[in-house]
Amino acid sequence: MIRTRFAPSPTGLLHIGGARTALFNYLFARHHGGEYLLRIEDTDRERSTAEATRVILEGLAWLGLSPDQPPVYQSTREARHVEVADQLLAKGLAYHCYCSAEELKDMREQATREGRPPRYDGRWRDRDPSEAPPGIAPTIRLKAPREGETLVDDMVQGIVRVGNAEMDDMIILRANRTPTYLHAVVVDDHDMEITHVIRGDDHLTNTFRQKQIYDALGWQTPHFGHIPLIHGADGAKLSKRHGAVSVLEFRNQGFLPEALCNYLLRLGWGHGDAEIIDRAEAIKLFDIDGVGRAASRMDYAKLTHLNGVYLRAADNDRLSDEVLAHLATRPELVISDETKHRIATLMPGLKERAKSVVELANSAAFLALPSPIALDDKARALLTGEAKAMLRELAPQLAASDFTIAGVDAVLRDFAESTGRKLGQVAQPLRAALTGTTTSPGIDATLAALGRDEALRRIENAAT
RNA sequence: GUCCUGUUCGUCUAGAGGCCUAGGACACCAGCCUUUCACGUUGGUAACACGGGUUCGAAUCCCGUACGGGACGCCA
Repeated sequence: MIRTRFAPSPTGLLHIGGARTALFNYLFARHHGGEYLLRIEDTDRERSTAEATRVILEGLAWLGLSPDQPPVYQSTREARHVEVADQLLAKGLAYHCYCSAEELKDMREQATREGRPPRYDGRWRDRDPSEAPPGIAPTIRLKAPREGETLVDDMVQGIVRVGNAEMDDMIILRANRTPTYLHAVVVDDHDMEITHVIRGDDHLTNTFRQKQIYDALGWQTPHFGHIPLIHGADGAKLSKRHGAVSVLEFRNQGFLPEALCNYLLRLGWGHGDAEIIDRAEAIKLFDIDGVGRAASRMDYAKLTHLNGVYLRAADNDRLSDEVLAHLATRPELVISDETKHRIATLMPGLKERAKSVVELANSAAFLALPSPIALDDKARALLTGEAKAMLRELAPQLAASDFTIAGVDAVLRDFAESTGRKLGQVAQPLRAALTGTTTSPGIDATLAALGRDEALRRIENAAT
């Protein structure tokens, strides 16, 4: 059975690149009928925070990418990591290194100064343990092969190889007996029976080193797939200055999780001309061979477009709830059962013209405004003396309507025809009076949603 | 610096030697629709990084150049 995992470190936020990695792991597992797991890589106790872990879990849940099993916390597996490192030591495949951090730093600096690659020179590799200086806690380093080459057959990058002379003996256990990332990952992926490791290609060179650990242990390596990174709109590596780094920030900005997933899916992966791909379709179509090798840029315009597509297709009640949550934060609005009803009634028309939940909430806000409502500049310009006179003439006729969409529409058309006006000449001043703006859903639906009493009140306020 | 790696419209991509006078999507421009704004629809601008090969034929294969990206921690 195929098993994949997403393995973020809780030292920052769940950003968009991580979200896509999770998505690809999820889809790959689902497509092949396998399992998708989560491992929190919290071996760096200094920087790992409970808050970051919470954000990761919440972000994944929001995206619909929660793992099939409870998450594995890497920190709880430390005894096992130490055990494996000691095994390697006992077999002579690893050794104690007594270099201090300063010594290593000097070594690197000198190498860089002399134009050589900064690497550990292996000075403790073959020394006798009796030469160990007293009182110094050693690290454990892997005794890596010095000749030949290490080869990785990557599902995305193809066969990649590097000479073993390019790699130094990596530390697998720190002086304080905690495992390093490279070591812990190998042990955990093995123990969790991960068959396919899909991760960002910033890990590609790590893979060679991990391969050396697998080989030393005599373990079979999983299949690797290194997907290209996502860059900001400016082409540079994604960082905090690119704004919405956390996926939860996208939620705050009014993006729908299914839209974000669809967008992320198409970033670095394609399947013919397919663009609108929901979760079920994605599971059906996704496979690792459709993943490209070049880094891609974040494009908010396209994300926004996709969001509009999903917004229009979204359930009205769900959107009404989302809108209410946004409007609740605005003190000038009155949220009553009446306004909730208005929002629910107008939602079909509202969602037709919004591209984000925030935009949707803004366009629905007029429904929760207490009369008299304020008019924006364009609306005020529309309400000329003539327009006001027209509204006064129209009001009694509207009052007599049943205030259904069809009923209101009929009144408006009759009125326009009998007074020799075009529908637009009637609708626009009316819209200004009702909404305080110049845009809204169809004027008939707007009237019907507001209801007779409130509609007439707003018309009267605007016409006098 | 060393190693790994990438390069098709502004952006995301389709393209696995002839189907390519390079397709789709977003964005942009123009028209249509219209009760405003959206939606929709019609059309348009716009790309194979460059140079050499291989081949009857190359966006597709090979080599080089240029420009990017990533990695080189007792971080993950």
